[in-house]
Amino acid sequence: MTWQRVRAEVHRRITDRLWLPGESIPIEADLALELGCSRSTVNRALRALAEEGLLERRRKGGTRVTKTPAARAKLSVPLIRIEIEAQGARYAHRVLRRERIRSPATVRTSLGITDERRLLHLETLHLADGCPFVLEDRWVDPLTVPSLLEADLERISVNEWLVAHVPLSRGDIAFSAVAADAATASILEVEPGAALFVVERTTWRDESGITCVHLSYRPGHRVETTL
Amino acid sequence: MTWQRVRAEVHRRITDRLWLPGESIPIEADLALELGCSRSTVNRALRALAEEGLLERRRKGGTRVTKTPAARAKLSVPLIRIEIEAQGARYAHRVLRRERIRSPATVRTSLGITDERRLLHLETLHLADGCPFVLEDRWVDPLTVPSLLEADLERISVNEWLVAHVPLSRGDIAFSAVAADAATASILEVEPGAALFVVERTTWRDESGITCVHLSYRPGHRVETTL
DNA sequence: AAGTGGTCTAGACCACTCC
DNA sequence: GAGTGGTCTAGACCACTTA
Repeated sequence: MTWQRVRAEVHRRITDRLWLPGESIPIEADLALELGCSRSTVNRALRALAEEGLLERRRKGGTRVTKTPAARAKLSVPLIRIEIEAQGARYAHRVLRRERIRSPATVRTSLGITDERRLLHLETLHLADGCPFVLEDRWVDPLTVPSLLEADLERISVNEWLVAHVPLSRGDIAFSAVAADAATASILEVEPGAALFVVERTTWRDESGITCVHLSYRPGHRVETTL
Repeated sequence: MTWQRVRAEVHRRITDRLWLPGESIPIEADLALELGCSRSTVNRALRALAEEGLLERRRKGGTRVTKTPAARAKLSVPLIRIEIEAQGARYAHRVLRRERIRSPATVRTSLGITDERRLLHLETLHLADGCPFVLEDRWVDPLTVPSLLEADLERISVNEWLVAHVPLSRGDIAFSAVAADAATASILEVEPGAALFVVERTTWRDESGITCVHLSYRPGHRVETTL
C-alpha cells in the first residue's frame, strides 16, 4: 500500500460520501490497520489531502472532512520574458524612465519605509514581437539592493535582474482589472479606458521591503491555472 | 534537528549564495550526516523546498538549485457568499435566468460534450449589501448532476449547491480583464465599457465536464494572495 | 488527563536515470 | 551498472488540544 493509494482511497470515500462533510474520519492508527500499512504512510496521505484543503486536522481533535472546501489553485507567475517566449514570440524591453526620486506615500507605506530617502523608479515596457505586451512601473529601495544601481538595465530588465540577484523573497500579489488612463493607453497602444489586467506585487526580504511593482497587461491577457 | 530547521538552513545557503542557481547540492545522505539527523528528515525538508520551486530533484541526477524560480502563489477561491461575508457585507443572490437550452459550441467544447443535449443555463446576480457584486453565467450538464434540476436555487445559489453536492473535482481557472458589454453593464449597474475582472472556470469530475462558469466582477474587485 | 496528530530515527528496498 | 531520490516500516517520543 503506497501513500498515493491510501490518498486515492480516502479521496474516494469522500467523493462517494461514505464520509460526509464535517464528519470525523477514523484516526491514523485505525486506518493503517484497516488498509494494511504503517501509520507513517497514512499520515503522509492525509497530510497531502489536508494541504489540498479536503481535510482539516487537529491534534486530539482528529481529522474531519472540510465542509465547504475553497477551490485551491497553485499559481505560477513566471518571468515576463519567459511568459512571452512561451507564446513563441520574440522578447524585448525598453526602459522608458529611470529616476531616483522621493516616492509617493502609497509606495512608502507598502514597502514599510519611514524616512524620506529617494527610491529608484523604473518604467519598463515589455514587448512581444515588437508589440507592447505589458507596462511595468516599479519602485526599488536601493538600500536593500545597492548593486542594482550599477546594473545595465537596458540589457537585462529589472524584473529579471531582481529574480537573478534576489531570488528568494516573500511577497503579496494582487490581481485586478483597471481601465487604462490616457498615458498608459498611449504606451500600450490601446484605446483610453480599455480593460487592462493589472498585477501588483510587493516583495520583501526578511523584514525590509525590496520592491513594489505595478504591471498593466495589454487587453486579452489571461492568467490560467488548474485547480 | 527538525525538518523545518533543515529546510531553513538549506534555504539560507541558497539565499546566501553558498549554493548557486543551477548547481547541485550535496546528496541527502551527506547532508543528514553533516546536519546530524536522519535522511528522512533531510528528504522531507528538500521535498518541501522542491514543492516551493526552489529546488529541482531527480533520481540519480541529484538535487539542484532552480535557476529562475517562478513566483508561486497559492490561490484560494472561496464561495462567493463567503467572499462577500468576509467583507462584512450582507449576502444575497437573485436568479435572473434559468433555462434548459442547447448550449453554444464554445461551452460544449470546454465541457467535452459531443451530442446535442440541452444544458441548464443559469444567470445569477450576487449582491453585497444589496449592491451588485458579481454576475455569474453558468452552464451545467444535468447528465452529471441530475439532482440539481430539483434544487431550490432561489434559496441556495447554484455555486453553493454545487460545492456542497459535488465537492471534489478538478478544473481549469482563468483570470482576465474585459470591458463590460451593454447587458452586463446594466445588470452590474456600471458604465458600458467599464473594466471588469473576469474569472472563468471549468470543472470536471473524473472524465465528464460538470459545469463551466463565467464570473464578471464589479470594478474594484481584487484577488489577493501571498507568494 | 488523555487522545490524536506531528515528527524523528534507522534501516531497508525500490525506481528511475545518467553514464 | 551504479548512484540518487522515493518510499515503506516499526517504534518511539513529543506537542497540542479538547473533553
